[in-house]
This record gives sequence, structure tokens and C-alpha cells, in this order.
Amino acid sequence: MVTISDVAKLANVSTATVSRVLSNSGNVKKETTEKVLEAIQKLNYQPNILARQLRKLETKTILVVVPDITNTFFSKVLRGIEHVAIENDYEVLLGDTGNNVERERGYLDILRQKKADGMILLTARLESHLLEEIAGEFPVVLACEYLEGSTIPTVSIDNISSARKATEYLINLGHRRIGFISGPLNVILSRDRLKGFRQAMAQHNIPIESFLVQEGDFSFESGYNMMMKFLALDQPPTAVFAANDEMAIGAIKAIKSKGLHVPDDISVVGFDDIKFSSIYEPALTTISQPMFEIGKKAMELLIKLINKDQLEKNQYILEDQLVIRETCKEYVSK
Amino acid sequence: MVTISDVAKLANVSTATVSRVLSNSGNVKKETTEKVLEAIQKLNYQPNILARQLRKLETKTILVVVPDITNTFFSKVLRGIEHVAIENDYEVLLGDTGNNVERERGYLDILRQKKADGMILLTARLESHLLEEIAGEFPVVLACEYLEGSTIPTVSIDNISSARKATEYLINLGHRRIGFISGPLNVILSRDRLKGFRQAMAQHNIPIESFLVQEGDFSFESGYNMMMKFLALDQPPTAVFAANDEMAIGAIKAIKSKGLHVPDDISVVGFDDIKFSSIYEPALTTISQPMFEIGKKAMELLIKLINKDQLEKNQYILEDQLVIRETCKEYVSK
DNA sequence: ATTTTAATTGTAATCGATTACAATAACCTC
DNA sequence: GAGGTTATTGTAATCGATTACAATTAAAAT
Repeated sequence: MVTISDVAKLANVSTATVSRVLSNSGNVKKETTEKVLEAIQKLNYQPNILARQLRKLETKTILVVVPDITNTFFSKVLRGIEHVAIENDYEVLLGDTGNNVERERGYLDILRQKKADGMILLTARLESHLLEEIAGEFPVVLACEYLEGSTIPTVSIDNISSARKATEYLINLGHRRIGFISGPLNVILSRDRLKGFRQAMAQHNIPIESFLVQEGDFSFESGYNMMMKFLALDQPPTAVFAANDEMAIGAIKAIKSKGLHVPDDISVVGFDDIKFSSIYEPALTTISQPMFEIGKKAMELLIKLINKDQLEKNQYILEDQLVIRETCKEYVSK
Repeated sequence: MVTISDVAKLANVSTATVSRVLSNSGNVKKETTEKVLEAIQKLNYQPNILARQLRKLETKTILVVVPDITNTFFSKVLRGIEHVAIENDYEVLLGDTGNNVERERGYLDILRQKKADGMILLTARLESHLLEEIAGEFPVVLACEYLEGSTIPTVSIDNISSARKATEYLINLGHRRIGFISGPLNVILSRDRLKGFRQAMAQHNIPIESFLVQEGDFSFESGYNMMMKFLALDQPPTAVFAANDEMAIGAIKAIKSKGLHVPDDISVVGFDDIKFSSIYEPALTTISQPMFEIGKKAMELLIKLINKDQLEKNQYILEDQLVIRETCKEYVSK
């Protein structure tokens, strides 16, 4: 392997000088610089990053922990992260947990072992004290999810108000029997969306029957299954709000399987606005999250944390949007 | 920061001994081991991986270069890679090129700089000599794509025979005017799928009119646009084979937009079997690639390369499968 | 009890860079 | 040209682990 001292020897200078040329620190004579560059060229020298990292105690790598990389929602956020990472000479280490808390925990060691300068979590199922502890010691940013009462910097939308907005939209269309398919209630953002739903219903004095709220797990299949439960009721809901798009599409599938139509028989609203939602038929009305922007912002914050810059605030709330497409319709009693 | 010498001091032994305890190399007395472990516990010591890596000249990290992480096809392959990686204590550095050759090239430096022990490419748009060169120096495995006449280890399906299989299926249904929407023809796997299509047609003595072959770019939109071209013909094809599922779905959208029906008016076959294909309506008939398996196999090969084990062969061809769903129908002349 | 052998531990070099500090060279100023 | 200043370069310590080799200790063999 070609090392810095090989270069130094060939160029007839010290390793210090080669290093200085490499880092563009300035104080090297032109001729010397040229000699060194020539030697570098001739030997096809590439600095060993490990050695540099060890010396500087930084890795220029950040870790992103994702609950499910095959979900396009997360891969879009990841894209935003990568975008900013590359601009700032960072590399992205990917940790896919496959929705497994154990693996989420395992990835913390990468930080502890200094294999990454910081971490962005797109999932926060871990015990909060664990997270707080590691965030006290290393730069950590939460994206999408957050931790109640925590000071860990967070980027997300306001899930409560978004869910309220979507629910109100259905209410304004005249719906009163509205079903809600929630995400797993052990994650806070599921609880928030449920809360938003409840708030909107309460505001309009519409009582919520308990069997009209069902807990899914964000998967297509769970959306299908929960909708089937709704359809088995004597009086099925006239509209359904699912806490993410995959479940919403699962619900539509279920409705279709009974020979009913969306939106004519039942209206459906989703959450996230993944790519498939606009392609599917009927095109899904949904809350659109700025996925790319969330990723970008999260990475920007992380870089600030790494550089020990001051943050203006800890909670960054980005704008979401209700995208009205084809799955909702005014309620007309039959 | 807590270092190995802090531990050594507290346990009253040398750093060498601590290191031996850490690596479980055996030759340490029980009592000493306990003393050391106790010190490690007490100080909450975590070895600095950078230092270890520098000394051992290995990173236990591999690089995966993906053309588009938001495509679920690639994220599934990635899942397979990660599965094997974790089992073998490797971490995965993700390189998403966003279909940009420049960025693909950039990621090679990560290998050169020893930031990763090896690389899996899910894309191979680079100049082949560059790839050959880097593969000569570092462990590299190609997955999905391959390089003509190259000895770089490769995992993929047999794209030619799969495309032939799909085409023959349409032919056997009675179709003669079959349109083909190819992927970008600068990537070999697109050319292979086209070749398979041509072979099947030739075998059945069906001439291919040039305007029945259109080049897309694997995106939903391009599938839509190319299908629109077909539909503008005097005699549109009675069946269409798209080189991936996204384009196939785009094509179906185009067909529907003209008030026509799939499969009654036009049959459609896709390629890949991404998750959405079974959810979409009509459910897509397609060639199913073993994405997870491809990823697993690729990582297994890479590990062998890294360990300098002998490979049995350079080309690993996995089984694909024609999945018949709802988008094809026998041709009946009208 | 002494020698031989095996088990355990320590010392110090090493991986390949960066950088504080020291040394030298080059350039001014009067 | 002496003295001072600045620019350039070199020496060697350093980052935190691993490991070859040496040294010591303990156990076994005679």
C-alpha cells in the first residue's frame, strides 16, 4: 500500500509537508507543492482515511436508523438526508431495523464506538431514558417521530393538527360515522394522529364509538383487515381515515372486495402521500408530508450539533398539506 | 474519553492484557479476566473502533451503491444484503446515486480510501475499465447488473430467458402485435430483456415492427408516455411487455386514460414483482425476481472475496418466475 | 530440588495519518 | 551586514487500539 511516507520519500520532503499539501493549509512553497503533487500522482496515492479519522477523532460518517427501508416514505426522507450529507462531505451509514426494537438498540453501539459522528433516528421505539442518555453524549436528531418532554432536536410535521385537518375535511363533507385505523399505539406519532382525530370529532360534538377506532401496524395488510372489521358492522362507517397510505390502500381494497365503491359508498383519507398514492386508483386523498425536506432539515440540524453550533430551537415543525384527490365525496344519506 | 489504558490502569494490568480479554483470545487467567471486565464495566469502556480498524486495516463495513433507493426493488435487495451483513458483523454504508453516473464514480473513492472492505454494486453504468480496475484491487460484487466479458462476480437472474419467457406467454395467448417498452438501453440488463423479447418473437416467426419497441427509463412516467405512443398508432399493439413494473403500471394508466381496459383490450406484462404490483388493480402479471435472495447471495460472495476464499464460479444465476395475475388475456380478434 | 515446559503477562513497535513545536531559510529594514 | 520578522520545512509526539516478542510465573517432569 502507498502511504504518506512513500510520497514524502519520493518528493524528498517530510510527511508533515505532504500532509500540509493534502490539507491545503497554505504554508507550503509552490515548487514544493508541485513536487509533492507529482509524487502523489506518480504513486497514485490515496490517503488512508482511517488513520486520519483516528488522529482527528471524527469519521465524517453519520448513522441513519430506519424502521423499514422498503417503505418509500422513509427512503424519501433518506434521500433528503443524503442530499445534505453529500454537500457536506458526510457519508451515510444505513441501519434498517425491520421494525425490530432489538436491532434499533444495537445500532446505538455504532455511536458509542465512534464509528459515526452522529445519528438521525427515523424511529424512536427505544426506552426514552436510553435515548436521552445517548443524546446527551452524542449528536442525535429525531425525524418524524419524537420523544415526549425531551430536548432532543426533532424535525417533523404537527401530526395532531394534520390529523385534525383530515378529519375535519371528512366532517365538512357531511360524514358523521367516521372510522379511524391507527398506527401501532406504542409509537407516539400514532397516538398523535389518533389525538387529532379525536379533537376534530369532539369539536364538532360527534361522539366516537369505540369500535370505530382500530389499531393497525402501518402495513397494507392491517389496513385491509381493520377495514374488514368495519364492514362487518351493522352500520359501517361512511368514511375512514387511515393513519398512513399503505393502510388506506389496504382499506380501499377491502371495500372493493365487498363490491362497494370508493368514494361513492365510503370515503377514505390516508396519511404520508407516498408515490403510489397518486398512481393507485382511485387516487388517494391524503396528508402530504414533505419527506425530502424533513430529511434535509434533520441532516442540517445534525451537522450543527456535530459542529457544536447553537440551535435556534429544538422542535422544527414543517408544513404538511391535505392533498385532495379522488377518494372522498360528500355524504348523502340513502 | 475512556481508553484501553484507563482500563489497564484500573485493573492493574497492561493494555495488551485488556486487549486479549476483549478479543477472547484465550490465554488470560480467569481472575485477571474478571478484574479487567470489572474495570470495563466500571468505566463503561467502549473500544475505539477506528483505532482497531487502523491497526487491523479492516473496517467491517461494506459499501452498497444503489441507483435509486426509493425504488422498492432495490430496497428489497438491500434488505437481503443487510441480513447477511449483520449476521457477519458487517455494517452497510449506503450510496444512493439517484441514477447519476458521476455520483456512482464518486463512491469508488470510499473503497480506495479504505473506508469499506468491499462493495456491492446494484448499478453498473460506469466505464467498464474503471470497474475492472477497482475490482482488481478491491472486493467487488455486482448484483442485478453485470459487465460483459468481465470476471467480476455477479448475482442476477437470466434476464434474456426471463424476457423470453414473458414474451412467449403473450404469444401463447395468441398475441402477435406485441409492444415492448425497454429500459434505458445503455444498461446491459435493458438490452438483455430486449434481446429476450426479440428471441421469442423470432422463434415464432413474428416480425417486430420498429415502432413497437420504445425506450423508457424505468420510471412510471416513461411507461405512461411510451404507451401513449403505442396508442396513437393506427393499429396499437394487443399486448405490451414493459421491462419493469413501474413502467408497466404507467402503461396501464395510459391505457385506462383512453377508456380502454386491461386485459380485455390490451394485455400487459411487467418485470420485477415489486410489492405494489400485487396491490394495484388489475394486479400485474410479471416476472418475479428473488430480490431478497439476490441481496443475500451477493453479500455472501462479497464476504468470501474479502476473506480471500475461493469462489466456485463468477456468475450466479438465480431462479425467477412468471407470476400470472390479472393483466393478461387471450387475444380474440374483433 | 532442579530442570523443562506451558501458561500468563508485559514492553514496545506498529498501523498511517495530523500537528505542536523547533529549526531553518528567506526576506526586510536600517 | 546585523538584527528582526516571516515563510517554509522538519522532528517527533500523538490518536487508541493490536500483536510480535520478551519476560515472568506457574505447573509438570525428572
